[in-house]
Amino acid sequence: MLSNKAQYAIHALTYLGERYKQGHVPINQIAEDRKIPYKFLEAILLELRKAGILGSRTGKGGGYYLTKPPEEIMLVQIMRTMDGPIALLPCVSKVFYEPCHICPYPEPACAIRQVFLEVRDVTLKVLEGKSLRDLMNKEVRFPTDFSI
Amino acid sequence: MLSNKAQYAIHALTYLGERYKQGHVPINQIAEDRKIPYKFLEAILLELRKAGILGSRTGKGGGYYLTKPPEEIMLVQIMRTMDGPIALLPCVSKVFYEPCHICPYPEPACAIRQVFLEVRDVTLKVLEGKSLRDLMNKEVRFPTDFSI
DNA sequence: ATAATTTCCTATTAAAATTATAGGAAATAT
DNA sequence: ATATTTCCTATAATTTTAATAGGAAATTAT
Repeated sequence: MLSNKAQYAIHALTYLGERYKQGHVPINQIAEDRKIPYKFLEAILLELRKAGILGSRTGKGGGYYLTKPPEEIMLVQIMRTMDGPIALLPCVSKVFYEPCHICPYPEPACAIRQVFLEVRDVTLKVLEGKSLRDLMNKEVRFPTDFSI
Repeated sequence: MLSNKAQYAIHALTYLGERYKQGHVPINQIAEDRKIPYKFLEAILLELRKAGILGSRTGKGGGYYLTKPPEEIMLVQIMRTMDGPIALLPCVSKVFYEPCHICPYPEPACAIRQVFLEVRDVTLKVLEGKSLRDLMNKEVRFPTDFSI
């Protein structure tokens, strides 16, 4: 299951997505509107910025914003940044590979590994096709967003 | 990621699968051969028995055994018994459904939910097709197993 | 019967991960 | 200067996971 952190991240990012190119959005506004604990959200947004998904500016009128349009921000990246591996076993992870400590079998011969490789493949196939835009509710439009 | 518990369960079950219809296997034998902490394994096997996957007998000559052939024991059931939901969000879980506490959107309209429903569907499609047999390494044969 | 073996069961402890909070430094705008 | 806002590190609280302890109950063998 996704952690709270990852779920909060998704909600904060859709919030910013709905305000894309409308300037900087301060943490407290997101926290209040989406009912996310302020300090926790602060830590989350910081991580998303370090991952290159968000930009920020300090000081009055400052806040966070998406560095790319929602179409170009991929769900897998959000998930990996927040929760780490997508795969169900370390030995089958693309980005966070590790040998399975517990497993007695040599990797290439391991039937368990084969099965979970297959699971990872279909999961990634879906996940890699999903962007922040796909996570945004369609009806939501904001006053200054005349682009559509 | 799978918990240690689920991984241990899989290894214990493949071990029992390799000895299917060869009588009762005591915990200590599995624990030693597969290097699983005895007491932890005990708790795991107990749960698997309560889930109907294993049968047991106490006393001398006792131990655990599969209640069904490996072909009929499904990976999803093992995973759900050990780790709970397959889905990445509670609102999208088949067996462990719960509304998402964090989410502000009404369920039917929620775009996030739609995406993770799709993820769950493809994951389950693969997982539901996998049995314990698929997790067992093909070469493994034991002396008394003349069936092949 | 008795002893040995093995699972059953509940409780508890230990460790790790997750979920948050605190407090002040640094940057920016007015 | 002052107010605002992010940055950053540390730490506290809570929950989950991982593992252990100890004895009861069942079964088998002698």
